[in-house]
Amino acid sequence: MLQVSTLREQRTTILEGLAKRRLKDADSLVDRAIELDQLRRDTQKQADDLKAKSNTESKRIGELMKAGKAEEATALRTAIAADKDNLKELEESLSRYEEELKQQLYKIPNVPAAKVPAGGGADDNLNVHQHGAIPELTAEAMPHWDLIKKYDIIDFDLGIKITGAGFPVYKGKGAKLQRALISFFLDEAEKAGYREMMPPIVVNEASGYGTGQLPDKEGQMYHVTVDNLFLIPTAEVPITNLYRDMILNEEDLPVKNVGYTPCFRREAGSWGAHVRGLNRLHQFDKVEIVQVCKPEDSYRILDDMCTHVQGLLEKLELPYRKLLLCGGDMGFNSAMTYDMEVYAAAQQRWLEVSSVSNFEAFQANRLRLRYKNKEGKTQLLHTLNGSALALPRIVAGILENNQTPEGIRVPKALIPYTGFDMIN
RNA sequence: AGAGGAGUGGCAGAGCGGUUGAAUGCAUCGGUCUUGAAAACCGACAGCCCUUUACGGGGCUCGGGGGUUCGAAUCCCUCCUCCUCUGCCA
Repeated sequence: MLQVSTLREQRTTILEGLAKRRLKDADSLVDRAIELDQLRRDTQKQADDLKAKSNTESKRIGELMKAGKAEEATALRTAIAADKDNLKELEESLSRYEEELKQQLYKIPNVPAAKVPAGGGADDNLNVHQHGAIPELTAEAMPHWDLIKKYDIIDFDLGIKITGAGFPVYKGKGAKLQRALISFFLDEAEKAGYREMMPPIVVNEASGYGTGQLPDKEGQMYHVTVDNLFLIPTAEVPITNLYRDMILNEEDLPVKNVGYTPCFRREAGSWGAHVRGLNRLHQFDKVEIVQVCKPEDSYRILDDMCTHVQGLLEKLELPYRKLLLCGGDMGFNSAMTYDMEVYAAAQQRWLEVSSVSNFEAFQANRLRLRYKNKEGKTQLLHTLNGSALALPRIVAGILENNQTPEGIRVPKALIPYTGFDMIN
């Protein structure tokens, strides 16, 4: 969430930024927050003054009691009683304003960075980089949902039987391929200086709020109601929340973490023909990179993270393009996002395999994640994350692009991990 | 899951209704002394909110929330977490 102080001090700049998201009613959203903040401050001032008065008088009563002047103490005690009701009222409206302000701030998305193009949807994204040749497939080429049956490596029907749609069972070389990709991604991240973390895959409510899945995207997460826990939609949630409520030392920055977790998404209402097979699942595997850094470093680090992800795609010999998302296509929390898309030659479609984002201080503000700068002042940090990478669509790309009459060719970089060079 | 015990500043650890936002020790930072270092000595050292051009002033926070009281770290309720014993289990 944005800081109210920023809203107050840079109202115009923020509104100009939000306009790039094609956000309706941005000015009334922002102005209401500023108004609530003003009410909050006025009320707090009044409450504080009244408390200061009552504190002084209470101390005075203590002194009188010590001095044995019981009568004077009793008189003063009676005099205070009237203020109590006032104070109670003030405190009630203060907490009401605080709550309303928080709710209001939850509704305002992050402000897109200067470089982010304006736009309402995918058509306005900028293709900033493209790499690798689009494979020419023969007429017999199949989309991955047929290939997985042909080679019996991923089974949707078995998944339906034991769980439901969107929970595939990986079999034999299909299972091994998953493991190989996970290990490959983790090893590459480690080489790039990331520290591996293996977090819980269910989180509490506070974590959901910390990274912004709650209260907004509640319906997207599986909810374990008896214990009020949530299955994570991405490792971003547990790994970023590791740093909730922390004041880090400057020498510990930047924090670079990588983690593999399964991810769970309900994807309510978002199914259709274009999400066949591995294109969209309820459970999938992903390796995520997360960084926490000083504000002045975050855009350089965003580029570093993209370079890392692009390196992975190149090692896997997958043709990809890199998009700079426009305001309207970016996530709620992000200030700038690059998407990486792999070309799946049989579907003849680009599939999003990674999303790398700089959240600036938007998450850190909710998380109260700060550091002490050289002047000794505590300051919000910046958080970033990116998929490096999500497995299913990578698998779709490999299967479709590398199909040959003899079988599916495993990319060279992966063979040490799979132990085989062909799926047949 | 049941019974008992405990949660205080970066750490350790006092306080158990009245100038205590918190003694003391350690750690850290700055200074004096020293050729330098150590020791010794002096000083600083929680976060958040409001207010002030600034100096400063006020408020809140002793695991979270609520209550009693003129006044709560201290009493009561509730939740969370940790420890010990019993149970269960990979």
